[in-house]
Formats: sequence, C-alpha cells, structure tokens
Amino acid sequence: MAVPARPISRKRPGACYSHPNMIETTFNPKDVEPRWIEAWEQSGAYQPKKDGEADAFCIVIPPPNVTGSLHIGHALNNTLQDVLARFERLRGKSVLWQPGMDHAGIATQMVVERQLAEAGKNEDRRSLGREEFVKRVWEWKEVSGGRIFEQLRRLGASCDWTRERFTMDEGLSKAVLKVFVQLYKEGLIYKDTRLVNWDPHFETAISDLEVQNREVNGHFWHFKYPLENGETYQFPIAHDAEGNPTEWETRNYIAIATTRPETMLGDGAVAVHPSDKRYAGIVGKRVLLPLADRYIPIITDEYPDPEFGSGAVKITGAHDFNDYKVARAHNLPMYVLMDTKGRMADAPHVPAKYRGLDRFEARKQVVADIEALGLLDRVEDKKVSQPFGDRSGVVIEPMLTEQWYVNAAELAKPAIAAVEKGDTRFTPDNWSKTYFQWMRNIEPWCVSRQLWWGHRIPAWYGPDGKVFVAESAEVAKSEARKHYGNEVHLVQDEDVLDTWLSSALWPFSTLGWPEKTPELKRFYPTSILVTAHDIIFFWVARMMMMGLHFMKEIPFHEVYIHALVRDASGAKMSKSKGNVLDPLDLIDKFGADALRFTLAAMAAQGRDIKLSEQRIEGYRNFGTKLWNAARFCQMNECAVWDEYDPASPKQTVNKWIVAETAKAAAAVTAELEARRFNEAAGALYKFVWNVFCDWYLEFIKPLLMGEDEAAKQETRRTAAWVLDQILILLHPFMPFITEELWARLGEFGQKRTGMLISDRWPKLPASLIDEDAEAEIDWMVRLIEETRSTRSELNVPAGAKIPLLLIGADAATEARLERYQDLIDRMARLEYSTSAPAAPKGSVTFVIDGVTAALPLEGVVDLPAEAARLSKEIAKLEGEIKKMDAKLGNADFVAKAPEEVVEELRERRDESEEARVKLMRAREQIQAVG
RNA sequence: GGGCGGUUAGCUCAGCGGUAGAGCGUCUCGUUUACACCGAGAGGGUCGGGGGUUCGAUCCCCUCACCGCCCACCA
Repeated sequence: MAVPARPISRKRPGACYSHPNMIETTFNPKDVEPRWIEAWEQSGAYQPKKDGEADAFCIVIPPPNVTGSLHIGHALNNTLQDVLARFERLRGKSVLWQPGMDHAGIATQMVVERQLAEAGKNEDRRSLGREEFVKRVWEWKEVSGGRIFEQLRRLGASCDWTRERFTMDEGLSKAVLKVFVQLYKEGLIYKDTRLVNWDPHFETAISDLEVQNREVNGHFWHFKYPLENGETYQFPIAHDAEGNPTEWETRNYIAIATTRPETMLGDGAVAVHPSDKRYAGIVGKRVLLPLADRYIPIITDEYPDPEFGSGAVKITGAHDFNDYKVARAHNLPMYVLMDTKGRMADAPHVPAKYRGLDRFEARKQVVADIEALGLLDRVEDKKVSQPFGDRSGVVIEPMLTEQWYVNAAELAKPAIAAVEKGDTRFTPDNWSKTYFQWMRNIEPWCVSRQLWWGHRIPAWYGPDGKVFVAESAEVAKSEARKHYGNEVHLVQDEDVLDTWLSSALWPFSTLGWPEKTPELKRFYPTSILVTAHDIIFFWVARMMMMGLHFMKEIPFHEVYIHALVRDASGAKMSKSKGNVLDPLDLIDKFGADALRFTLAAMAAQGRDIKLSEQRIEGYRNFGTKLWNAARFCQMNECAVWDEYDPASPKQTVNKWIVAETAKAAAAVTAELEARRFNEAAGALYKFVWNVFCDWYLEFIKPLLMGEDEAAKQETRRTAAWVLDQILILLHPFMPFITEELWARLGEFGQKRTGMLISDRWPKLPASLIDEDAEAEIDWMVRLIEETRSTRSELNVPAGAKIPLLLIGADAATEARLERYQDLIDRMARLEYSTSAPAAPKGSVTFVIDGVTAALPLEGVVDLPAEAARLSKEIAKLEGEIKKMDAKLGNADFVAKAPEEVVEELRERRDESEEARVKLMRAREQIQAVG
C-alpha cells in the first residue's frame, strides 16, 4: 500500500518522543498482522477457557469445501462469527469456535479428475480404478486442500485451529456410519426406484437443491399421433361467444405438444382432462406412437390443463416429474430412454437408429423423422425453463433409478416444532418462514451419489441381492452368515453419500459424537449458527433434523442469517460461475481490519451487500484515525495506568468523556447482543471519531499543556482509560490494530501483560452519566460550532484572531466562559472571550442558548453580507416557529401526544423565538451602521 | 403461480411513529502540540406514486408502479 508523501513538512514534537515504541503516523497492517496471527494462536487464546464456571459459547463454522478458497461471502460469514467469538471471550465466556471443512464430493472429484486430464498421462478416474483414484484425492487433499484456512487466519479468524475437523476424518466417518445404520434400522433410510435429477456430466443423482432452473430459448413442437385403425372424430375449431363450438373438423389424430421431442419415444399414454369434451369420444382408444411403433392409450387425468395447448399431454413417466406421477397413478409402463451420460440407451424400446445418439442429437433426429412422416403440425418459439446442474452446468435429466432415500418428512416434524416453539430462533426472524415453507413440503432426500469420493454407503448385497446394512463389512458378513446359513460373497454398494449428510451431523460430530466427549457435553447445543440464506435448506434444516434425532436436542439456539454478497450485476456469487471477488486482494490493499470493519458495518439485517472499495478505504482511514489518536495519547503520556476509577474525575471534560464511554459501551453491547453488527460498528465509529477524536482530544489539549498538575494527571489517566475501553470495544471488529496498540501503549508506559482476548469487556454503570457535565460540554460544543460556522460563512480569514463577546450572559455562563477560555479560544480561533453588556456596533452575531454572541468585526467583514446572513437565519427561524405554532395550536396534539413531547416542542419554540428576536435586533444595528 | 425483499442526498447504503443520517463524491477555507488515509465550514432529500390509520407517517396498513431474489412450474 502506497502511503502518499506528505505534502507539507511539519514540525514534529521534540526529541523526547523518539522512543523505540513510538507509534508511527500510519498503521501498517502488513507488518503487524502476521505477528499477531502467530502470537494469538501460539498463546492458546483461541482455545476454550478451562474455567468450568465460565459460560460456554460455541459456534461451529459452516465448513468450507476442501477445494475452496476464500471469497467475499466467506469473509463476511467469518468476520461476523469472529466478532461474536471475540466479543464473548472479552466478556469472559469459554468460547469454542470449531473449524473444519467438508469433503465436497462432486467439487473435489471434479478437481482431481481435471488434474488427471491436464497431466496428460492418459489417466482418468476409470483407468485408475476406484481405490487408486480415492488415494489420489487424499494426496491432493493433503497438499492442496484447505488452503482456505490459511486465508481465514489472515482475516483474523479466531477458530480453535487445534481442533480442525474434516467430514472424511475417522471420527466423523464413524458418525456417518452410525447415523446411516441407525436410520436404516429405524426405517428412515430406504432404497427406492423413483425419478431423480440426474447429472449426465458427473453421471450421478443429485438433489433437487442442486438443480437450478433457468429460462432459455426453446421450442414447442406440435406432433400428431394418429388414431389406431384410422379412426376419426370431430374436433371443434370455432366457438361462439358462450364458448359453444360452431365449427368442427374431422381428425384422425390427437395433437400433442412437447418441448422435448426425444422423450416421445418413451411415452406411455396421452392424457386429457376428464372434463374435456373435445376428446370424450376417443378416450380409451389408442394412438400410434410414431417412430416407436407402439400403441398407447388415451387416458384421463386431472393433470392436463384443457386451456393449454391442445389440452392433450404425452405422458413420459421415466423422463418428466409430472408425467411420472400420472404414470404411477395409471400404472403405465415407463421407458428409460437414456444411459448415464444422457445418450439414447441401447435398449429394446429405443428404436435402433437412435441408440447411442446424444439426447440433443436424438431430439433433432426425432423432429426430422416426425416431419418426414407428415406428423409435425408446427413449431413455435418458446421460453422454457430448463434444469441445470449447479456444478456441472449441463442440463439435468429426470431419470428413473434406484437410490437411497432419507425419510425427511418424518425427521422434519421435530425440527419444525423446535422452531415453532422458539427453541431455535432465526435472526432476522422472517427466515423462519422460509424454513417452515420448505420443511412442511419436504420431499424424500436422495442421499446416494454415483461418485467415488465420499462416505461409501455401508450396505452390502448378497448373491440374491439381499441387502445388509452394517457399520462394517465384518458385521455385514456375520449377519449374512446368519441369514444364509453359510459363508457368502458380499458386494458393497458402489455409491457414496451426499456430502450434506455428513455436514448435517456437523454440530455434534465435530464435538466428538458418537463418543461422549467433554466438549459434546459442554458445547452442545451450540450457541449460534452464522450462515447465509442460500443454505438454509441444504444445511440448516438438515442439521436441525439430524441434531434432534440423534442428540434429542436442537443443534443451536440461534440461527443468524446474514446477507449474500453479490456481484456487480446483483447475481449470486458462486464457485461454478467464477464471478467471485478475492478478499485477499482487499486485505493486501487495506488490511484485514478495514475489510472486517466494512463487512460488519454493512451487515444490516435483511439486505444483500454490494461492496465497494471506496467504502473499505473509508474504514481503513478510520483505523488510521484511531492509530493517530493513540499516538497522541502516547505522546502526552496518556498511556497505561494500573487502576482507574471512572467515577473519580473532577474535571468536567473527563466526567463527560467517561459518561460518553459508558453510553457507547452499553450501545455496542446491546447491538451485538441483538446481532445488529452494523449498528454496533456505527456506534463505535461515531464514538471514536466524532466524540473522542473530534472533541475530547481537542478539549484536553489545554489541560495537558496547562499548569494544573492535578488536572493534568487526572486527564492523562482518563484519556488512557478511555482509549483502553475503545481498544477493547473495537477489538472484535478490528483485532489487529487494537491488539497492536494495546501492546504498544503498554510497552511505552508500563509493562502490560496479557492480550485482548480475555475477560475485559467494559461493564459501566449508568450512574457514570453526569447530566451537568453533559450539558456543559454540549454548550461548549455548540458555542464553538456556531463561532466556526459564522466565521466561515462571512469569510473571516481562517488565521484571523478575533474576540468573542457574550452579551448579557448570566453568572453561570460567564463562569463557563472563564473556565474554558483557553479551549474556546483555541478551538474557535479567538483572541479572547469575555462577557460584555452590549454588542459593539458592526458586530457579527449569533445566538447560543438565548445569549447573544458577538464577534466585533467592523471593517473586517462585509456588513451587508452579515445583514443578509442574519435575514436568512431569521427567515429560517420564522419558518420553524410557524410550524411549531401550528402544531401547538392543534388541541388534539396537545391533548393526545405524550406530555414530554409537547413540553419539548414548547421549549424549542420559545428558544427559537428568543433567538429570532435577538437576531432581528442585531440586524437593525447593522443596518443602522450601514 | 406462490413467497420474500427493495425503491431515502450525485453514488453506495443506514434509519423506521415525534426536528431526515453516514461513507464516498462536490464546493470554500486551512503548515493550530496525533492524524492531509487530516481538520473546519457549506451545499445537496416534498424518504417511488396514490389512498388509509394516527394529534402526528420516511417509519404502521392497503394499493399501484418499477427492480431483485427464492420456491413451484404449462406438457
């Protein structure tokens, strides 16, 4: 990161500050981050406290794919988790943030297969064989997998890295086996032959959730299926206003339409709606299925919509989900037309000329052949929704295959109840609707995959196909022995399990289940799950089901759903689309703290994030601001003090900043507890920059430079204490810079031991809030602001020192003016401030708390300009007063609005009126001079 | 077709019953004992349109328009 050269060389404070730990003018994340990443981890700070008394707080990381690398969504997800983890550690809890990865069946297999292809040694998965291939995947995993964890470390993620888990670990694999076997024995896992989403590229079944429907330009082909034996019927072609047919034509065919002509070879019937009079005469008759040369019946079913197309639908039970239901209900034959690669199958019911053709080739051929037979009625262009595999990108084929299914509907019952009862809460709550909607309509979960990388299904088949499900081959064997009465050869199921089945066990499998480990006892149910809404179905719902079934307890108390970080066009980022942004570049450029703070500050509930670099730059500047505030403190010996009682200060500014700190700490705590990360970050930003830096540090300069040793000492201690509170409060968001400053200040002042990760979170009583101090400081702030504003508007030269006169100030105000003389003069560039009986002629004036402030500037400023400025002010006040009067004149308002609202308005109105009168008087004076 | 969300300053977005906010950008000014990745000041909005509830609506309700997402899909 290039820090621009300073444009102006400025005098630096004296040599006494050339301490080796002197804080430089800018924070350099690249020097600092690696040190702390190392130190935190080495110190064991990320491991849960052993203290059995401390409250437990546990988050399980959403396991990234072993193939994954950090994208901006991960950065957000893990930033929020880390904010919570560090926050809870600072509050003294025993925190476990459990890291791990999942084996990502398809994605990983794909990566290794691609590598084999690139190596060009004529090797592929099949030539290597299953065992060798899986070995290669493991080798790949050891070398290249899990790169994302290094990247998470760079982000500052405070996971307990000593507890890293992997879904294919021995322990987790054991959990998977146990789960499968138990569910099988309970009848909740079973084999079934039904239509599944088949990915012809990976040659495996995939789940509904892994299918993405996209609209594409397609066609609607209208075919004629001739009636058997040349039969004919009258088909209405014109209607009167009431919809009664007025004209008919004689047809010897039934018209159907399809977007997928190749599937016609597998039709089992043509269906019409029972109420459709047009076809009543031919229901039960048969039509010739062209090309296939079979006869299929015309049946009735509720499914066809008489209003749509011809009202007649071809039923292809083995290649369409809707047709499948109809075919099942009518017991129609189902013809599987394709092989695993989506080519037309070498099967008796597929006419020879189509066998081996790719399905899209077959489509062209079928259309051509139908046309040649004179049975192509017409072709329409049509937008069709087509299913694509979310990883392969190829068109998904509904295929009739035998697969393993989990009875999700049964497991969903307690999972639904747990959210209904509020045992598990969603934040924001409206996501529970999404959860319910899916869970209440849940379909059987297909858990078998025709892949090699994954947990192999623990099912073995005897010679007669009988299945033995067991946790090991030995157990299966002994069961088979019992069953057959002698030793038989068993063959294990070739398939592996869906990766999400192992992920579903994550909250308890990572804690040691099925062993009864202390971690499991201590940290299950986990505290909060932090994830994006795109995996509520994939993961959250399934963890709920499995957690409740196997642990008899919810897996987490709270599910925090954060935004999706979208790309520039608002599209979802995904690995397969390749439209991901690299957070590591952003870390290189701005530092991890800046990125983290930006993500947290933008993490408002219920809205997706479009990230801009400018925003990150702004928060990087915030870090620099903090850095320099600390530098100032260090230079002024506002370093570390062993003990500080925030109730002790006597100086008003110190009382005030203590109160402001207490308010900020309370706000940050409350917002974090409510998971309003953006609000917490915003409160800190404002407090640090707009309160501590802009005002407090300026206020204390005269005290630090002054003669009053007691006040100086108190101020140093107070500033040091406030800075410490800031570092602590900010640490969850910006761990590196805060930790570095914590250490530096300690080194400079006294020896400071321990790191920020421990029980240090401020708990400041509301009694620290001193209203008198706040009122006084507020007065001063407004006085300074008004002075500055007036000077600036009237183009008083910035360097010009002028007097400030308060006209008719009461004793208390005079005392304040006296007390803060240095400060006000310094901050508003005044020569001196005092009270006076009247404004000198030609003064520039404004009103503050009913007191007229005059800047005698005759000859310096353009008085007509001042008169114009006053007129503008007066007009503004008049407008406001008019509005307020209208409101106060409304009897309903006065009667019904809360008293304090009315009272406040009255006060505001009177103040405005008072100011108006004073400004009018001032204007008259100027006009008199003019 | 069902569901969810959005529409607030030039841009990106907070706020959500009681005086409209931030960052960036714009314009003026600035070598004050931290900070130019800074400071001071200014300008900029009838809070998408229309109804309703309320003493009071950017905020709650209804409705319309336009954007976006998810689920289910007409073969």
